[in-house]
Amino acid sequence: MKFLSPPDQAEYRRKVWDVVRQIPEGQVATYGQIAALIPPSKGMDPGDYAAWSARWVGGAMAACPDDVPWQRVINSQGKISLRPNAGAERQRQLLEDEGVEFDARGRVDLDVYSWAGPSQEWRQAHGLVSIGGS
DNA sequence: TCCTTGACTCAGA
DNA sequence: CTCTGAGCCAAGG
Repeated sequence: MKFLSPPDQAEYRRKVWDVVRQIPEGQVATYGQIAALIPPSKGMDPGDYAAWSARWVGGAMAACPDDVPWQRVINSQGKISLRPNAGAERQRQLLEDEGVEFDARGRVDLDVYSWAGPSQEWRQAHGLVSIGGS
C-alpha cells in the first residue's frame, strides 16, 4: 500500500530498510519513528510528508528483503499492525523470542522497548535527519 | 472502467 | 485509557 507515493519510492524504501536493520534485537520502533528519521524528498510539502510517511514505511515493510527485521516495527500504540491472518502471530512470536513482552491487550510497552534511534554518526553517513532536528 | 483495499497517526468523544 | 473517523493514492479484480 502506498497512498501518496513519494517521488523516489524505490530510494525511499531502501532507506527505510537501512534504518530498520539498525534496530537492535529486543527493541522496537514505530512506523512514525522510522519515517521521522528520513527527510522528505526535495520539494515535498512537509505537511504531506508528516501525514503520509508513516504509511510509506508500512508499504516498505510489506516488500522488505529477508534480512530486514520487520517484526521490530510496530504502530504508535505499541501494537502489531498486521492483520491476524497476515502474520501478526508470527511477528509477535519473533518479538517474544527476542525478549519483548506483550501485555494482556497484546501491546508492547514502548517506554521499555522503544528504540532510541541510530547514532548521530550513522545518521549523517546515511543522509538522515540529525539529532536536534532542523 | 468502477470499486475495493490497504504493515498509519492524530484529534475528539 | 479506549474507540471512531478523517486524510487520500494506486494497483488489481
